Amino acid sequence: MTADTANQENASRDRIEQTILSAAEQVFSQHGYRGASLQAIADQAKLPKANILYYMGSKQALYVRLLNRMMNRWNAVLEDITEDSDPGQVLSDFIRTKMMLGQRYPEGSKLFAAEILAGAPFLKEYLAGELKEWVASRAVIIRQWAQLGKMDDVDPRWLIFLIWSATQHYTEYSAQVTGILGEEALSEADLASICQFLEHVILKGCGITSSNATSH
Amino acid sequence: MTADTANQENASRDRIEQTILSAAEQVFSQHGYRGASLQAIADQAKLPKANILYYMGSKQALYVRLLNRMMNRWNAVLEDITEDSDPGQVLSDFIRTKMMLGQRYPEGSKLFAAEILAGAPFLKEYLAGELKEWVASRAVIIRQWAQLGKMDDVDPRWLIFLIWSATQHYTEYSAQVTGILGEEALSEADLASICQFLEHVILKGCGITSSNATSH
DNA sequence: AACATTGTTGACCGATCGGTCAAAACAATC
DNA sequence: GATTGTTTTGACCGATCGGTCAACAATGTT
Repeated sequence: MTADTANQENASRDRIEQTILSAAEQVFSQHGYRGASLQAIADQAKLPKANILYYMGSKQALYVRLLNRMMNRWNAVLEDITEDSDPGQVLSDFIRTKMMLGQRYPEGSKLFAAEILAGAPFLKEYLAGELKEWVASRAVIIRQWAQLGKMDDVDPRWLIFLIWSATQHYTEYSAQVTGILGEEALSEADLASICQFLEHVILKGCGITSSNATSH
Repeated sequence: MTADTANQENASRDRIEQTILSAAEQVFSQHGYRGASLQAIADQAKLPKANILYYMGSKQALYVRLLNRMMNRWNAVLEDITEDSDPGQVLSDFIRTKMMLGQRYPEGSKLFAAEILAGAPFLKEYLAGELKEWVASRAVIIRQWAQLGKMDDVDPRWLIFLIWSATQHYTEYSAQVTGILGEEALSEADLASICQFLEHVILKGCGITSSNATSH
């Protein structure tokens, strides 16, 4: 096997795996782990069921792989902030980035939501470990901002949860949102309007005077 | 059959039905419609599977009945407001009531969330009908408040969605929240703190000067 | 006591579940 | 062209799915 053919084969394998992962993400996100069937995933991927198992090993392995892929996409948010950062700028970015991630990976976001709804059987460790530390470390910095008079002295944990929930709502509850708005899907104008609203309310609500809010 | 025995029989029937509904709510809320099995519900209710079907007819009928029961619990919120109402008082009540409902009916709330995640196959009509009209009518009044200078001119729809998402988060994502906080469940102190935070940020963020915020 | 109604439940149905396997198809090396 | 390794896939496995049914208790009603 030459390096060339090896690359070709790996590329082919990757393409098929991506097809399967994409199909599985759709099915799992709609019906959760228990409610999803390998047959439904196979139909979505337009492959025989046995082929799914050949590439992914088992239903559980496929599911865990999807969860990990989604977790990796969420890194690098609020990562490089310090007590010197501008809260308005940082929170503004946070809101826009979270909103963008939800729109970019709607199925992945719903998959995560379904996992949490089920009691997070596969993510308990991650939540109580990595993510807990991440929140705690961000909270320390936000508290420093408050002590420096940059913003109101609100509980940073509730603030983080607020931004998470407010942004995720538009992907995970998209069926409700579009039903109420009477639209097929959220338009670009809607999204811009929502971002602006959330920035306005949350920044102002935290006592942050946005000096240069529109500097993107 | 005397009126007395009729009552007794109906009471017995009701007790069993409530047992089944409660068990089903737990199972459906964790695993969604597809992922829930009648056997799991029967085990939870400590009844033979055939008995579940005797009382409920079918899996779908049981599920729809649970959804309707949950919808009814959500009525009477923001129902009797006018342009003369005090936005601070109304939104404050809205936040507290929503938060309380989520804590009172956690399984029902998760059931609703799972239904929306699946694309709202059983609630599409309700969302695009009743609920859409409800939101639209509330939006009119909130816009009037803004025109009267009682609050900032924010999009009422986004405001309603914000309060929905922020409050529901603590029941539907309870696995994530408790995992991050490192607690078994949210304490009363946590809940009070969260309510206070949400009131502070949302009211202030909407430009509402809470004159008499603590008059409950 | 005889009868009718309602409640209970194990046994069973065809369909589908996640997963295995072997035979065939395919590709690469000698 | 024989050999070796990798994909592909229909057939199949025991278990479980939602749902039916008949036999049987329990409970009025007369």
